Amino acid sequence: MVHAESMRRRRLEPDARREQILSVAIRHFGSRPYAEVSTTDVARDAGVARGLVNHYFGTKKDLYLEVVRVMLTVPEVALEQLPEGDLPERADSIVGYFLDVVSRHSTSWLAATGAGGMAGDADVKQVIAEAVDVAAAGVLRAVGMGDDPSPALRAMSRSYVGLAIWTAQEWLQRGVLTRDQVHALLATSLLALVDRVFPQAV
Amino acid sequence: MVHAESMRRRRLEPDARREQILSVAIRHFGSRPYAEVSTTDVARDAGVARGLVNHYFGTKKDLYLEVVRVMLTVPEVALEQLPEGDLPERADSIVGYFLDVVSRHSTSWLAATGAGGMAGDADVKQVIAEAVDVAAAGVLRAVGMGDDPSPALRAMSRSYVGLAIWTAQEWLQRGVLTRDQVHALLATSLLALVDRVFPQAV
DNA sequence: AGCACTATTGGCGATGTGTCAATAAGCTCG
DNA sequence: CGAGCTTATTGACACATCGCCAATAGTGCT
Repeated sequence: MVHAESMRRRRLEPDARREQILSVAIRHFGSRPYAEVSTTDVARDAGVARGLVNHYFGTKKDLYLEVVRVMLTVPEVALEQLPEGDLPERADSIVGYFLDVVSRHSTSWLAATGAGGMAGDADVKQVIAEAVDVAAAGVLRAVGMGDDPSPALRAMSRSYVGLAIWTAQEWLQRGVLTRDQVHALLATSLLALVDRVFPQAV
Repeated sequence: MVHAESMRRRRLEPDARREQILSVAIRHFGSRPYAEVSTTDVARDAGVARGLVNHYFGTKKDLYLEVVRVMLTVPEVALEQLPEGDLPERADSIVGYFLDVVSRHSTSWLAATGAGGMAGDADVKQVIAEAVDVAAAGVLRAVGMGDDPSPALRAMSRSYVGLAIWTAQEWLQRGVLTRDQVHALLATSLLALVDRVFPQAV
């Protein structure tokens, strides 16, 4: 008997209930792919009727979008304090910061980018794209090119973020690269881009 | 009346029928995400009972895997003739070759690498990973490091392939970068990696 | 023409999803 | 403290899709 006390209905504040269901959904979507998670699973684990999930989140995909949004929003906090120093130092520290965050929340981050790194659905793509945009802007600021960047420059920065995501996945999932190797790869790539490619797209 | 002649059943060789259904499936999965394609759609467009699709391909996901496999296999042909010249020249030509292939089959290639909305499925990942491995090996050969590469080196090469895929998607889907800019980004990135990062992982 | 082989069909059962009227939990007010 | 009201929550209905399998009917062969 899993839910001894919930034999009887319990009425929660909408915000509380919503957040509770969301946390359960995060756990489920974080541990297996979208198609293998049913709203029934989420509802059961939340001790709630399935209809309530739809009531709070609309469709299943909407719930999933909310989950991905949360998973991707965690890392992007506190990118604010930019370190001082010359370019190589700043590149180093932003890469280090990225790897820290990513390895700390590795499971959820992998789920979000893995499900999203290859998104097929338009809405999912949109959510990922927004997170990538934020990260790309952060990179440009970190390397001192963040003042009114051209569309082309932002696009190139997004490409670099793609490299970072891809490499971090490679690192965390396959485990053949060491952290130092990953760090070196990302840092020198960034420096090369800033030196020789970004200037072409002022 | 769409299928005037197929009002009556027609019996085909298993291979022919299989390929016909597969081509229809490619068209469908190439134009919209996985979840929005039903086996009923495919069967109807192929002028065939839905059960036959399962008979030839098993489950819907199996059919999808077959489709992705085909889409990804197209580009990887004819990577054989490696150009002569010094390193920058060879890097240039492999990048150019990649962009040629990718832009020629842009729609199907985008669908395949975008992975059609199958969020994080293990089997789909596997298929993509194999294609990436092949491409990564090609890159290493092109830059003259293809003889018995270490696991770490292959991992780094996969990272570069990730950058290439990501950047090509950025190029083809958003259209803010020019081909020359993409080419420059990928070529100089590759050179930087070969110069300063790959040597660390002999 | 009749027969055998098998490609092909059509429907059954199971699973999942979105919706909506009905229900009851918990607060407020007399 | 009980009645009533608000609304969080339920349960079931309708619909779509999928995998499966026995029945059916092309098609070549004797």
